[in-house]
Amino acid sequence: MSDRTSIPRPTIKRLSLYLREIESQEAGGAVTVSSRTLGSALGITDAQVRRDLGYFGQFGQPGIGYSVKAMIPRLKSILRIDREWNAAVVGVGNIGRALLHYPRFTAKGFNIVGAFDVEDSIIGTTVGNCRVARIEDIPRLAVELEIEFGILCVPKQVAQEVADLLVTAGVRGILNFTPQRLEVGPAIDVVSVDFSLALEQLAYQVSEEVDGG
Amino acid sequence: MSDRTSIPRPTIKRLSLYLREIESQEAGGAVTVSSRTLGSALGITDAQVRRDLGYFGQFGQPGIGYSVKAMIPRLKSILRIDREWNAAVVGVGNIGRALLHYPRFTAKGFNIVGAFDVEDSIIGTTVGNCRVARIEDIPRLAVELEIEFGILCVPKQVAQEVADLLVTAGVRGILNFTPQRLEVGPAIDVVSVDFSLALEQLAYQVSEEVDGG
DNA sequence: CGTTGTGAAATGATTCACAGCT
DNA sequence: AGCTGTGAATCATTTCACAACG
Repeated sequence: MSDRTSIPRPTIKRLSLYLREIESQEAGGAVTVSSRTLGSALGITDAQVRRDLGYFGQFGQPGIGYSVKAMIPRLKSILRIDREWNAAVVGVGNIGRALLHYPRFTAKGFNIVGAFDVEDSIIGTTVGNCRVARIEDIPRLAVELEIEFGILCVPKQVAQEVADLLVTAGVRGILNFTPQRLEVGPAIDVVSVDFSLALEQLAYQVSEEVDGG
Repeated sequence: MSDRTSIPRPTIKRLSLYLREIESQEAGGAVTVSSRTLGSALGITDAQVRRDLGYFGQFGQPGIGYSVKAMIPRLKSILRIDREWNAAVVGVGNIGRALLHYPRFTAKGFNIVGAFDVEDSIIGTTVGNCRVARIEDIPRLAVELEIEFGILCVPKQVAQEVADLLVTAGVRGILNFTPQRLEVGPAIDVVSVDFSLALEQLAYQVSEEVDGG
């Protein structure tokens, strides 16, 4: 069944992309996809696609390709998105507010079940589907609402402190939109999204070709 | 001077983090930093830090470390952020709006000089520092405002089309907040920020440790 | 034919380990 | 003693190349 070798991190990222692309092909009426078509839609070699899928057993039929209908649930199961996850947004500033309205989260099975802030003027208001609660209520509501992920959108200065609160409240993962590196225990996972970093990468890449790095 | 070997992509990412950390240490009064202190602040080995910096020549003093004062401009120069860059937000929905208010961009020398949308109800309003213009005005205003980057926050369905417009208008890079893979010419760079992908990675990582992926 | 699955080779990135400088 | 800079070794990831299958 599943191998003992560990899965490369980049493979997991691509798996999400494969799922997305296959779903889009399904909408277009495709019944099978080949590693070639999948790869070229994503700018990846066919060998890479086969290798990635190969980590999880046999999916395809030689001469035919991969069955769209079989692949979708299989990929969802691998990625653990064959279920719903509950998340809460912490920090209802510009970014938190945007995420509370981001339709793609719910569409993918990530339910935003809570919102938290410290500002009295914001607490009690409704943003998206959520009534904003006090940050101090995280411990109580995390249990009550079964919050599994915290989506951290607070100012950098308090990021670690609020992360600690989330960890104590029992969340299993943090999606970190702050530029602060978070120290959390080994049982907690953090994935960071860093806007400034992304822009800086772009500035570097753009310059690279011009003046030949 | 600069080597002939090409720089690993991950190194460039870390360089941004080094700069950030050194600036924060400078604010705390530090005069030198060692690869050890820099690394441990970022969860990186000291050897990794030295290797990364080594790609760009000699920075440090054996026995002492790296001079904070010398490093900051040096890193900025490598990353090409020793100048300002002009960018425009395209798509003033939830995310575009949040980015138009994101203070960290301007603080880092990325000036948001334009905003574009298709909605009549939004066009002409002011968001952040920008008056929202029509998307059709991109070609004209891109030149006039010297827009170098497009920050793409439109719906996935029109992402490629709007990206084409930006490319034609002469931007050099696109920061892509849509989940659409963009096909652009070889002279244009794209860096993507994908919220759903990040959440999916988190779901996988969180599950991994529990049921021993 | 076209396509998968996978050893083996190649490439890329990180860590080790230590000479040499302060 | 403390620290950098860097060959050499290790580890990780991708690509090659082809047997086996539909």
